[in-house]
Amino acid sequence: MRFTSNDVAKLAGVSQSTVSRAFNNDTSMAPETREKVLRAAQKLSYVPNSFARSLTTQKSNIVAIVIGDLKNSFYTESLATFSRELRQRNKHLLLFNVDIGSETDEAVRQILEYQVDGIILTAATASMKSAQLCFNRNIPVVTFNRYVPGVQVNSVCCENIEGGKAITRALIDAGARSFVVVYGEKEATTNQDRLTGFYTALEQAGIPRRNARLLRGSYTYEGGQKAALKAFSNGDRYDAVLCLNDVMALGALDALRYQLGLQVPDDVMVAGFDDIPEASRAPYDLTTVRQPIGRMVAEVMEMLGLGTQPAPSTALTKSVPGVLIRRGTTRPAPSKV
Amino acid sequence: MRFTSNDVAKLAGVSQSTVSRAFNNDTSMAPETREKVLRAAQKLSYVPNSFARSLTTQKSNIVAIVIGDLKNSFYTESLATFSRELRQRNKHLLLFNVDIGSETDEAVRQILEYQVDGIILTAATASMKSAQLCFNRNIPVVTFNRYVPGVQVNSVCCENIEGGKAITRALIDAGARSFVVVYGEKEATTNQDRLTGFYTALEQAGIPRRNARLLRGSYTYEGGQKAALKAFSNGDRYDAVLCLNDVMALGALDALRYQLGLQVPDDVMVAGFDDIPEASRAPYDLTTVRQPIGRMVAEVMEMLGLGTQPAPSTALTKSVPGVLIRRGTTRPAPSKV
DNA sequence: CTGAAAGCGCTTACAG
DNA sequence: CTGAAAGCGCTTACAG
Repeated sequence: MRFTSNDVAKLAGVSQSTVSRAFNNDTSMAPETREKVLRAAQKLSYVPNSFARSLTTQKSNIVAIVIGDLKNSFYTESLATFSRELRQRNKHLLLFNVDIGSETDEAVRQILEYQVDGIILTAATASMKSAQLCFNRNIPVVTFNRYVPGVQVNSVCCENIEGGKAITRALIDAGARSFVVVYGEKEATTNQDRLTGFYTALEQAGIPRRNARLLRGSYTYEGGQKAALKAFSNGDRYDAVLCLNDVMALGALDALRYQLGLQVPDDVMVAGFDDIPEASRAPYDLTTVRQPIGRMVAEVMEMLGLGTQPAPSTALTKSVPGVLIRRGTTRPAPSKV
Repeated sequence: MRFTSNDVAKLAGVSQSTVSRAFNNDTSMAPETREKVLRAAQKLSYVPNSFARSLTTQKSNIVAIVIGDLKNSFYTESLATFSRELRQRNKHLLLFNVDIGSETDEAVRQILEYQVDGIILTAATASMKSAQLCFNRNIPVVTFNRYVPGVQVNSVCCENIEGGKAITRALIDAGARSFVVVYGEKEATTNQDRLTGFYTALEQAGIPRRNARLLRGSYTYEGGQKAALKAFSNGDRYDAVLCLNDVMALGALDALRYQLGLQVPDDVMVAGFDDIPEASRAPYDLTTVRQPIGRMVAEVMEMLGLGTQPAPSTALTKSVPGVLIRRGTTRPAPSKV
């Protein structure tokens, strides 16, 4: 029912090694022999067994990716990009979609059973000891859109501090003096850095920290929605709502407009972070910071040794700059005198 | 750097077979021996090599999924659901995100190199001869949200004809007599069936087919947008725009409202198909047909032999009913006398 | 309850 | 240019 290289060898009248060579583009081979082998293989619908190959070659051509939230377009877009880049390099993609932190560790344990060529971690703030474990085994690991303080692991991020500063400055320039900041998870480095940027911009503008109210949005649409409702529904007003990612900003925007009846940007301005596809659509037209997924993914490929250079021997942290995108949810800054 | 069961055996002072048994929950084993082995394994951070295991056991615990459009929440939600269900069954997920039809065949060829326990095809209308090939090799294949006429392959779909009828009737009940239908791809069975439902409902209501204008939307947001613009921008008017999936309906809605300045549902009604998360959000509030992803995925699991029953021996086609969801983009039907 | 040994299907030096 | 053979790291009858 399923044929092996031995069957092909028999049919073609050659040795099994020759069949193997024919399928591995061995150059030192008579073209006629290869032809003969391939014809026989064709006849049997023979496909090489990748497990056997991986067992001998000690490599799998598999890259594993651990991803958290598939409801966030930032991650699905990243996933699509990873998939495309890996395919171009003839690597296969083993996907682990995990919910909570503890599942990440279990996922990594399972990944270790495959001789993967690399691991991309883009989920969970949780225990990264398993990431360290991979690193110790010389399996290239990259955390994407997050890093782990104190752990020697490759990571690729956007310049989140700078991005946080830039988006905050845009709000301040447009006149905002009081803020709601909807954050995702306190422990996420990305979250912390964007918040640092926010506070830095505040300070530089001489705005006291107490002018900012922090609310948790859990990185979800519903979280952003609830946070906005909580902040505004008792009659309190703020000049701007800064959400630390776009998905939460969509939720906040919808809540402010449709549940609270506020005008954006006239009554309140809103900004996000990521520039997911929804952000640029007419109903949202959200001011945000674009994370350059293409460049970030390219950096990951480099760190996995799948780029133009060999894999770096020591753990690296790479930040690529984000781009401020001004749209309709913030008022234009008054032209300076 | 990476230890094998032999290393563990040596350290624990047992045979390699015993190490294997300890990791496979062999019952006929002295608990103390197992303890000893596991301690040794722990010390070496030993993880079994799944390629070697798969080679001997002749099964991989891998299910491959070929997916087309990760920009469509219907598919990302399905993917998340598949991932969860497979994880519960200790199966791993090999992901192939393909763009065009021809890539599906290449993906399937690559999948065959893994002794996968099953293949889920949810991309491309293109040549399914490779699907047939898998089927011939006794690898369970299921096409999800599509079927292939004339080919003996398992498939799970929504009742698309019924769904198309239901959504059309809702539009007709609300007063629609002239239609724009934005379809995805002519060749997609799902598309054809929904269209059949549409025409059937039209006929039953005595509305001539020429009252419907068909435009292609390629299953994308931008496609829906362009189709709506094309239909309405020259001053032509229709009572309703039926998009054969939600993503196109979002694009059409945004175009009608923000680019053409039309009121929905007063000037024109809009309906979709799928009930993706965006459909129920305030800016859209889209009337649609819900595809019950949970049930559909459960059916796929059954067909892969990962459910409660053994895998069916003959190719099956299963349709689960959709649910009409009336929301704000259609006018309420006048109460019947 | 445990060990010795065969075998899964490949790749790759090593000869020739 | 091709073949014989070892070996990758497991599982699993088969003995004992």
